[in-house]
Amino acid sequence: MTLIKKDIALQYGASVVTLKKDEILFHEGASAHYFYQIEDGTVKMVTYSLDGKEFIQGLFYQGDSFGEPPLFCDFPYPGSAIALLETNVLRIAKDRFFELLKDNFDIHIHMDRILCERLKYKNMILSEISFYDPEHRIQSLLGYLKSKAKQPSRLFQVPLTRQQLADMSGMRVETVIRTIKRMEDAGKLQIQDHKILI
Amino acid sequence: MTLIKKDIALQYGASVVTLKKDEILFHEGASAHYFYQIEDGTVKMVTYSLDGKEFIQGLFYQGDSFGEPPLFCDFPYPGSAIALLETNVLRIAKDRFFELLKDNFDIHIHMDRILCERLKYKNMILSEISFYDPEHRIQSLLGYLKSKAKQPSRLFQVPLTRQQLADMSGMRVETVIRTIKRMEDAGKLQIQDHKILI
DNA sequence: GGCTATTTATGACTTAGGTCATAAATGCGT
DNA sequence: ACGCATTTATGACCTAAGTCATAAATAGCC
Repeated sequence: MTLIKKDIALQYGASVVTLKKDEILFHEGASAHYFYQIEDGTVKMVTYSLDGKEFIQGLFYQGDSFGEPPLFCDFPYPGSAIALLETNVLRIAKDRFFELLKDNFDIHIHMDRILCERLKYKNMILSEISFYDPEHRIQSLLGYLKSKAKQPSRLFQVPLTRQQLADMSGMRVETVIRTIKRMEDAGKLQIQDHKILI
Repeated sequence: MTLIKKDIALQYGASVVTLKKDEILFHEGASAHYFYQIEDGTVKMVTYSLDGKEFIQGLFYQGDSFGEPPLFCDFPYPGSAIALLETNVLRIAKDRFFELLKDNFDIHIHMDRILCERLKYKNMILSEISFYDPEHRIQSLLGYLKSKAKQPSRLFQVPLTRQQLADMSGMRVETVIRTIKRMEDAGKLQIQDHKILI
């Protein structure tokens, strides 16, 4: 569910920013001035290695907020936010956002819930990466993605490329491709014209 | 700095629990009923793999709170909390803790800061594990540990075993031992009777 | 102070997954 | 409909780090 309803956001001076596909909203290392929430579209938060490899710290969809940590702490953005497609984000200036939290205990608690869900996700990925082989990692990641979908019971079509799955789970594309193939052979998932169904 | 001062905690019905060395405060999978903050001692939050390997999700020292996420969300503890030595923790019942947050906006914001620092730490570890080799990972982890120390400028003696460093960074003990040896040879750190100085 | 458990240390061996190269299939833009 | 970029796919090879074994040094405990 959406953290901040649009009418409330507007009371605190929110404005809408439109991002083109692949447009960067903020860079790793920049300092934070706004709270962001997605109206429609998709945003990825990524970090890059020294030699240009990408790690996807999170994917954010309609209604999701992101990039809050540097608002609370005095550190720069630990990752860059990039739109995966044309995306509209609601943005609220940092100080107005704090006012809003002060005035709305329920929203404040809801935001804590979001931060805590994110911590849980990272705990999961960390455990997976340090304990398990590619198949187990992919199984867990796909399971997580499916559980977040609106219809987790139905057959779920994974809306991510193998490269993105690799960048979320600390593996190389080739490994993801090969592993998913093997999982299909073993009947653990289906592939329909290259789309993963689970 | 301590999140909740003891007198305030007591106003909200806090009590002190004493843990013996190696005692388990709560198990992975259990449901959460209390907020915890360390009076003195050390607690590790760990997850275990199916074959018994350990991953240290976090280490908590005097003044640190831990185990909040399941209070906000409806999921069980994603890890177990275990005392590394005799430890006293302050505990506050879940509903009283929420009252406390509602009455104290500054504490509430401070807790957000703590959650966000924790997210940043996990982002760091995730990037390290998926991008870099053992030496880089250890360098970053030791750098982080040093930066958290009261005296980050002085020569810092790492208060962790190589096994613990391995369990925090997704490597095997032997790899950590060998890497640290090589780093000593290269002058990147010192070892004095097996203690790591940086 | 002596005994046991833990931690540090090192060598030999194995292997899973990364790297590199190459290509087919698909999708997107005009 | 055509062309270029991206994504999926597959094979060959390589190497870093895991595994296993063994032991010395240290710390914790009656």
